Amino acid sequence: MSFKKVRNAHKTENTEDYLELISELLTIKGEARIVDIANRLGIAQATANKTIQRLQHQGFIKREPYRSIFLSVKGQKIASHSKKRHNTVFKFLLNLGLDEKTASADAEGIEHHVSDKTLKKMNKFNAKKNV
Amino acid sequence: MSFKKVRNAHKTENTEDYLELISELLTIKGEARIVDIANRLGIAQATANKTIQRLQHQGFIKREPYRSIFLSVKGQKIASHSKKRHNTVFKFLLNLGLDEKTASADAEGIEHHVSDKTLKKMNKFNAKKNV
DNA sequence: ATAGATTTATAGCCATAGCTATACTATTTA
DNA sequence: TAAATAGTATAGCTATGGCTATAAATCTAT
Repeated sequence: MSFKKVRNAHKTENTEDYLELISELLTIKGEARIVDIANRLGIAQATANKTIQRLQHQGFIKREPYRSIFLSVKGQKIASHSKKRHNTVFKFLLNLGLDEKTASADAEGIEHHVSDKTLKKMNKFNAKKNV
Repeated sequence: MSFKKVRNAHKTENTEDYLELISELLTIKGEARIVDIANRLGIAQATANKTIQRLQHQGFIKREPYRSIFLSVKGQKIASHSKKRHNTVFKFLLNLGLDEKTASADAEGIEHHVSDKTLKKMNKFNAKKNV
């Protein structure tokens, strides 16, 4: 049943979004704070904090109380993989003829459900279109 | 924030899967029973029952205790829309060059995150490829 | 018609993700 | 430096979706 795969994807989806975002904040700002994460995700700060706690317990991130959040090696791997995948899907949608806004919005949802095989096909398509 | 859209999609995702499946069971078997739904989705019967209760309260389905499940008009609309969308995404992935199995599995996850604009582009692509 | 099998419903548990309200810590600024 | 502001943590609530175990209803077949 492919439904199981989808459910499984959902579990990791939120994790991937957080890790990708933290990585981005670390790059841009040098630190990743709860407030920024909450703002960027459009959720309450308490919710972000709770999820960050889970990610910490699961070994994806490192942090000291009241300090910036950092990625563990494990977390970094996932973040960079997610980032690549996101880029592929985003470019693919652009190459399909969509505007940036739509491509960006749809990529956000689609990226977590794209298998490696499909990702390869998207990359091929992108290569042809040469973007 | 597009993340909000994604979260919103998640809420309706499970609903759409159920309604689409019920519609399919009604067509094929003439009735949709909890056991069949649970089997097809790969979940416990009690879980299926609970979700069906929610769908009932939300007015998507109709049923009498211990009897088959039927779709309300509201439910039928969603089911048929979902079915169409699913087909488009599935065909699109086939046209991209993927095998049936992968196309089917990925479509299951992707379909819920495809906007109308993207759906149109996929349909165009399908029309060109003529499948 | 009733016993046994199947199906459906319910109870009670867990995890996740969302919220508000409030408490606590750190930083900034007057 | 002390007060105000900003940021973080915690408590307690909701809803969803997953599970197992068990009870209740329906079907089936003897």
